[in-house]
Amino acid sequence: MTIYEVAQRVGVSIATVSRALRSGGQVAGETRRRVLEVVEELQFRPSRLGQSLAEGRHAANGIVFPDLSGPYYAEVILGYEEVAAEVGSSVLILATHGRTDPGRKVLDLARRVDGMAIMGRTVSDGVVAQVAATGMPTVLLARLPVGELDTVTTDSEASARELVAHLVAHGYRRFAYLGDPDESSDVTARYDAFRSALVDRGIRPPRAPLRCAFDVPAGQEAARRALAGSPPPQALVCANDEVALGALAAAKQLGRSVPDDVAIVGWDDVMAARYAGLTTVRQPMRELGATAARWLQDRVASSRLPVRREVLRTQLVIRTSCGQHPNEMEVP
Amino acid sequence: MTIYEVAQRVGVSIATVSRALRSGGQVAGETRRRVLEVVEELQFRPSRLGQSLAEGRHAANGIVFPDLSGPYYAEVILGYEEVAAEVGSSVLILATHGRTDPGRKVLDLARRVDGMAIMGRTVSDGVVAQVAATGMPTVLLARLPVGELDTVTTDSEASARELVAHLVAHGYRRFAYLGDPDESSDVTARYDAFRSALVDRGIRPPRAPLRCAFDVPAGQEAARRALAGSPPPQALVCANDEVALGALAAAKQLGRSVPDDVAIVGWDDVMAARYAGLTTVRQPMRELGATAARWLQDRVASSRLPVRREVLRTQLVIRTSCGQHPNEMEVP
DNA sequence: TTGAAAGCGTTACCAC
DNA sequence: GTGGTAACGCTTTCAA
Repeated sequence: MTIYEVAQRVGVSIATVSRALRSGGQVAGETRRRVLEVVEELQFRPSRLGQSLAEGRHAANGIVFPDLSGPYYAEVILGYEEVAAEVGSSVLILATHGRTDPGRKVLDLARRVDGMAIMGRTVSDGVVAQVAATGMPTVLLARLPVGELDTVTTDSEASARELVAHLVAHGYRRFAYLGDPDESSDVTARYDAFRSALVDRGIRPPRAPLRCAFDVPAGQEAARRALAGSPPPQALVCANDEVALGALAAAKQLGRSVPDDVAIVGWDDVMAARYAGLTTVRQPMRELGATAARWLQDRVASSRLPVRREVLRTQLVIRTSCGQHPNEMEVP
Repeated sequence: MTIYEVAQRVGVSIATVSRALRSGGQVAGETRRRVLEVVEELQFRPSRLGQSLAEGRHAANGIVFPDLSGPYYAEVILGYEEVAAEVGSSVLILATHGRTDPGRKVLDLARRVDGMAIMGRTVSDGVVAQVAATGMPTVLLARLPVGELDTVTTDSEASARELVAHLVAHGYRRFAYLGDPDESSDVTARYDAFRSALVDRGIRPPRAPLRCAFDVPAGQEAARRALAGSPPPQALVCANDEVALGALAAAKQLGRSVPDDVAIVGWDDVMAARYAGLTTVRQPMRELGATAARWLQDRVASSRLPVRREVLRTQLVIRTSCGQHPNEMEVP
């Protein structure tokens, strides 16, 4: 079922069918009617490949993320997809999680899209540069800028400072940090801001972070180590909520009361954080994805745009894991 | 940068370049070497569009889901993507959530893929049939079969019965059901199984479900209504965890103790369920997605396969919201 | 307003 | 082993 059959059936050329099918086409009303009639009758749908090849564009955008587990990435992707769909773009996803040679996959993806969003520490700067070098409109998410690429991040700096201020106000002085700052630039920023916020207040920051993977079991294990110290830290600042949830479990296991014996805070505000009473930092994930899609659309539409950088606002969410707040507790 | 430039530069025909680039091609070793050299030098990457058009396949699969919020769909998609990537297929996603004319979008997606997975109540049977009618390999997920299409679901029947048995063993007799069974066939199955399990035990099922949207606020509101009844129900069986989490909030708000005054159970086992102590039903989401991708791959590879149906096992996860279990409590 | 034909970038068949 | 070339299915000039 091709445009040729339709043309033949109607008794016109394929050019006319093509024109009748697209909005801007200059076709006589009667001709268009006849074409559409046959199109309907034959259930003809133009081949996307043919169209894309002729138009020289895919009408599709890609997004690369490390993994989808955890609500974090799901939300980003949803925001991305929503905007992309609005502007008529399909969305191709690629999870690099633990795969060998993510670079190859990303380059592969780049051949199927008009623009692409790359999240966090999914691929090396080299690969990113390689993608960008092809002229592919690219936006980086929650990751350090590479070259002159558009980049949108969330404000780790401000929220880390706020978090520290809050904990210090509660009287905590001995801090530990759980999670690997080298895992992503985002987390590096959180860690750095956390340290400098402490220093600014004349509090001695921990010598080093307790590196662990970003999941519940790893957080639990790391927290167990941290709490075994003497004197043990009074507050555990965790790289994300899953680590913090693990820490919560460890505290419980060790019979330490939260927040009386130890405060625990996380990052991301996943749904479980609410039910665990976890103080955390809410990030506008959906907006992160949506921004990427919008910027990409702009770049596809018109090249030669100035580089864009944006840091999205975050919000400190106070719950019970960082200390008692008689009158501000959120009802789950 | 096309295959022509490479061919010219090497001094061979485009056919030879093409052959040198693909694994099966019969090319002299020396020729291939020279081709690859130039390919590397020019950073040539064949156009996916050109390839697909010539090969007659997209090397891409699509997946359609109602929304991505909640870990539920994210997990399905991750399972799907993982398998698809393994077999060399890209993944296109489409969220229909609250959009006008999802049918059009789905049909659109169908033009860009070799196979597609359709989840739950995203589009009408008519649209599904229309997609299938084009010969597109299609598998349905968590949804009633349509025609002769492959379908994979999770076992609502068994888990609903198990759930009821457990609640009855705890002594609960007055039940309410929260959620709209008409929202998806999956939920219809849960509701039907729930009812018949009660009837089988000589317990009178609720006259009707308390219909509400599948999110926390809606669940909270519905639970408030339910608990206002007199006598109030002793157990609230919720269509999914988000509704159940809302119900938990409502109970707290009304000063009802869970599980002493009222038991609450959900479905899906989202991460928050664990921290809320919610008894629920765990479903193999990842496996759901992975199965779809595998089946699709099989169908793309060889047509004329028999229809496949599979019901994946679910697992009842007992926590505290359904009653006291002195020695079986999970440590969060 | 319409048709003919030139792309678009590959793959694969058929000769040589 | 290699080259020529016909698809593949569309969009878009250029003429008429």
